[in-house]
Amino acid sequence: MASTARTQAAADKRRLILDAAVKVFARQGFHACRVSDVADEAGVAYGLVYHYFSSKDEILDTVFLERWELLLKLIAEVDSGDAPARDKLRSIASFIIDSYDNDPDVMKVIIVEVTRAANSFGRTHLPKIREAYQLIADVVAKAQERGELRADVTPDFAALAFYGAIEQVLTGWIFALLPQSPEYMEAAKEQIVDTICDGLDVIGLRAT
Amino acid sequence: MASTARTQAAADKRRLILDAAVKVFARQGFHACRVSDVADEAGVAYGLVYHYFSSKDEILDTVFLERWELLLKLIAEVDSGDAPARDKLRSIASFIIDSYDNDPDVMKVIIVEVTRAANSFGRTHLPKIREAYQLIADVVAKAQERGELRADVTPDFAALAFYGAIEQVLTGWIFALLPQSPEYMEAAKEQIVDTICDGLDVIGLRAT
Amino acid sequence: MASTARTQAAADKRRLILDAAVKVFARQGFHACRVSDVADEAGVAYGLVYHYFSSKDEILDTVFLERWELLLKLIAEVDSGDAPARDKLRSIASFIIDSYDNDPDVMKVIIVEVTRAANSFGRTHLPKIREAYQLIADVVAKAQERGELRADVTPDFAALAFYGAIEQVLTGWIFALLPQSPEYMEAAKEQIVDTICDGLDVIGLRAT
Amino acid sequence: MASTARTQAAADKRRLILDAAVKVFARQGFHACRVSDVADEAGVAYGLVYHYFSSKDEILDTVFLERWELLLKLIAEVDSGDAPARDKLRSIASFIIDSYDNDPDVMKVIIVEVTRAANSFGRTHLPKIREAYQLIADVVAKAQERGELRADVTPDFAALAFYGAIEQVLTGWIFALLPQSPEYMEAAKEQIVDTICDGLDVIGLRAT
DNA sequence: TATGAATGAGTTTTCATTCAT
DNA sequence: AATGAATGAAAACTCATTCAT
Repeated sequence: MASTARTQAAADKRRLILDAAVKVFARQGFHACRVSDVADEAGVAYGLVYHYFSSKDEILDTVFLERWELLLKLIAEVDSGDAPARDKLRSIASFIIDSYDNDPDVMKVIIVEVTRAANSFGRTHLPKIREAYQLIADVVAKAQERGELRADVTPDFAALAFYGAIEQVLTGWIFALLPQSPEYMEAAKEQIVDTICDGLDVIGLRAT
Repeated sequence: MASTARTQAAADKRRLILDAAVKVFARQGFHACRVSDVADEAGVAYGLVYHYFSSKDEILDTVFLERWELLLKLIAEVDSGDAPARDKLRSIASFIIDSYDNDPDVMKVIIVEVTRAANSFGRTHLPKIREAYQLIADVVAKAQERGELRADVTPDFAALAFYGAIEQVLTGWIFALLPQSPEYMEAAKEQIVDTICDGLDVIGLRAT
Repeated sequence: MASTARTQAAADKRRLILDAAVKVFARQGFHACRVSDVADEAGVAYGLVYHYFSSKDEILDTVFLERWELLLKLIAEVDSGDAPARDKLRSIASFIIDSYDNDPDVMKVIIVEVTRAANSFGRTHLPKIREAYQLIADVVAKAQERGELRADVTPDFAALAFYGAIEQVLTGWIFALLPQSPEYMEAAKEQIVDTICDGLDVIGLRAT
Repeated sequence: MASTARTQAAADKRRLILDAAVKVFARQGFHACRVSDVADEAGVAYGLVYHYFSSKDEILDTVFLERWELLLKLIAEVDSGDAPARDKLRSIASFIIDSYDNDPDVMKVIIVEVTRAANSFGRTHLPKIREAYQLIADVVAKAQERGELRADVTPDFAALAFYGAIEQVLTGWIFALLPQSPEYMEAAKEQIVDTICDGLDVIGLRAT
């Protein structure tokens, strides 16, 4: 009991630091902030940060991996289902956009400091990032086999374009280049899927 | 004459440093390299770098702005023409992809260290980056007015998706996630325009 | 009884930590190890170390003083006896070398971290170290008075040379500069006494 | 010319820092002083120390090696000569004691922070230290072959005892355990050689 | 123009020690 | 007695930038 309580308290403190780090990383950027900023935000001494994490890098690694694993799991689940490709892609886009909606800071940190930081954490976590692309490519490949999607675009390319579109929209929100009303965010899910699946061309519309 | 020659020599030296900086920034990343690395690559003393540039930041600013102005000019020219939207977008995609083909390092630096570095140079140059989005949005808006493109996607969103797709493909090459053969690079231009205009959906194909 | 038992248990724990400290100090060096390394070696939480010792320094102080008192006592006893100077010196050398033989780690720690650490613990314990020199000098002085040893070397110098030779041999073993077989270690006792008393010179031999 | 002058100035500054480091290391001990203490003593900015040395450790390495190479050279020269063993050993003892006389700080640093620091620099420089022992052992071995010195003590042991005696005397001075008058220092050279060669025993005297 | 010596602010990390439980 | 979470002082090292030559 005591041990459990202690363990729980420790886990809570770790989470407290992690949450503070996300806030600070999102606000100031990973490089522009000091470990003491994170500690201050969490209201603890900065030595405690090193009690729970071995380095500043490890904090960001943890933030990224924790959330990215959820994403990978979600995509894998979606992929294994029988839904039409559009629905599958919409589920993935929804998950990511809802993640941003619920906790914009985490997604901002992940995108800005990891998946788009090609010379630092992006390189470190490239294998994990690649996994996501691969899983999305699987969704596309299966749909192509079933004749649901055009087969003249490689699944790899399609996955890149699809995930890229999502990340781009999130970036648009992060930079306030796009409106962030709940309606717009909801519509964006559909628009991304539409853009990727149907394109902008009126010919696509005409065909319907 | 002597003055012109001297000026020319100075310009050459400046260019020498700029080119060296691009190489080093691309190889090591802006933050991971030192001013002396740039000087070494250029074969000059690092004090000289400060004769031509006021700071390390200014070197990257220069690299970015020089090339970005060309891009803005190209898009503006394309926009002012009468070509069909697809051709206009293809011209823009071609210009960027050819830029990468001719000098991958510059584009890598611009994308990785500026346009995707939301917490550092991306923030500084946001207005300039926005200009490009705006110009592309103009292309889309005009095409929508003329009925060439679906009107149910906002021009802003379309511009974001289009430029995002291009950047994503370049990132794919930078990370070796996509093949970089001349044929693939050529095909990519078309595929980006297709994906954005027609989408992946077979309905689009059927309609043709 | 209960109190005694408790006291005994406490003394045992203290000894456990002390022994662990000796091992760790010998292996990693005093400065290169952390208090937690000592605790780990002892199999206790590092907070407990502070229950028995007021500081990391005090652990080393204790290790040193415990053993050094034994040495001082031994030398005083030897000094108070009537044996010939050679026998007295041999007893002292034997005691130290046997100490090393029985527990090399303690002697290594004492020599490396205290008696030869002129800028840290050597300075702190200089008075205690001096006592040993003084007692040895007494042995020499008495022997000189009785005509057993040459009087043209000051007792202080002789004591320094004698103890220095012993420490040097121990250092030779610690660094594996000298062989450590039981025979060699036994012979070393005699050789130290011989070297100091008779010297290397063949004239000394001739005289025998 | 300009280049030579600049090089010379740089060498002077480096020497300035080196001399300051010796002073500070001798006064406070290597571990107890900060790099800024060295810079302050030299009257230069903190960063300049790192312009000339890659680390605090490298400063001490340089101090040690510079002087130790002189010692090795001297012993090698002495060894190659034809003088009697006593004269050779006296030359070596003289060189070291004169070194201390001329610049006590350097020798203090070398002995306290390197040759007797078994767990840090002593370990790093063990090969170099061993070289000195080996060269002295050569002197002894040759003398034993020529019948000048007793052959029942191994050259290795004799070298250890001889160098150990010198270091012990220097330590005696460093700690003010022995008088440091010029006469005493001069006499010490002879006494060390005497003690090692003739020993303390009166039998040795009688034999003369 | 060109050099590289000189400056010093800034940050991560370590770890002895304290203390609540 | 025992635990280990919490604290924060301390110090090495980096590197952009300045400046004398």
